[in-house]
Amino acid sequence: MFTHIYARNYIFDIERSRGESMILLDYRDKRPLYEQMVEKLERLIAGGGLEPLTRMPSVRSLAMELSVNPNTVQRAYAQLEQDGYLYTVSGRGSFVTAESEWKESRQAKALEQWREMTRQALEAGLPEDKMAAELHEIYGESARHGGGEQGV
Amino acid sequence: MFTHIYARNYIFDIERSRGESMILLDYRDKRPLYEQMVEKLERLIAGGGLEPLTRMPSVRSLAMELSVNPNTVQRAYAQLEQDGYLYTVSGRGSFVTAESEWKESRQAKALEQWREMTRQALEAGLPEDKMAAELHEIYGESARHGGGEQGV
DNA sequence: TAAGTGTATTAATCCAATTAATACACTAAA
DNA sequence: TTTAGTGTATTAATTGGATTAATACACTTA
Repeated sequence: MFTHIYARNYIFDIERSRGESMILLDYRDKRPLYEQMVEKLERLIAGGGLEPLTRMPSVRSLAMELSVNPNTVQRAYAQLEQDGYLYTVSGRGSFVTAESEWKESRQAKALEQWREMTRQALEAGLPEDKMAAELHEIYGESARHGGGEQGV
Repeated sequence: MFTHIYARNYIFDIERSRGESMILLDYRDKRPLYEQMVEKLERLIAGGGLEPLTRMPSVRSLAMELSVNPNTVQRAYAQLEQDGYLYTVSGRGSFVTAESEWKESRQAKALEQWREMTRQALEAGLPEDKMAAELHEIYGESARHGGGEQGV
């Protein structure tokens, strides 16, 4: 019934047998470990590096690989689930969600933060026409540098 | 030469003699004291509550009034100076700057943060036309509610 | 010189965030 | 039913940055 899931998970076993890992932590980085993990895994998923429905390594195995406490991995996974990148089935594992799942919540979050900044710009007295020009500038720039792509 | 400054400072002496203070700190507020002070003083200045060139109370006197350490006031003043709301002359005091001074730096800061959020919106895949509509929405809303004002 | 001003340096304090330890609960398969 | 895997909850330990305080220094004016 779930054989395809286990089959997909096989890639992790291969990687691990080679001594490689999905992600690497940087101990010189000041940020907390779980935050680094979230960032790297988000990039991996949003960048298409992991197929939807792929099973993630278990919290214990990834913790072992990275030499951190399982709770640290758990925390990262919880955050990723919160952001819509993963879903979890207790006793079975955590799985990558389809793009449509996380894309929407990512955009909603980005939009809300953007709105807040825009209100502040308004309060600071920045005029609408200037902001419109800035907007077009930023979007236009990306279009010139090989635009059309989206995501990280 | 600087008599007008001392004259203006007189208002603080009057307030203090009445047992009042420019600002009040809230000890239930979780934020640090200096941050509260910065916020309240920013509002006061940006809202026109203090004339340009007005001399602020000395770090020691305001510290005494608010029952905090002088360094705490000093830190708030330093931040306000950083943000362009005050300027300081060693041995003489801290003074409120003209609106033109802080308005510019406030706008520059707001714009930079806004740009960053806009780039993130772009990365998340939000389309330009939607953002343009949102922008107009936010600006239009303020215009409908007695627009034209600016600043806090 | 004295009394006011801001500033720099250093230390004490504290507390929130992070990580770890441990036990619990669910799932699937032998 | 048992075992070995999974995620989860709770509680405690740690620690490091932020905040505040203590103190001494430096500038300005009268």
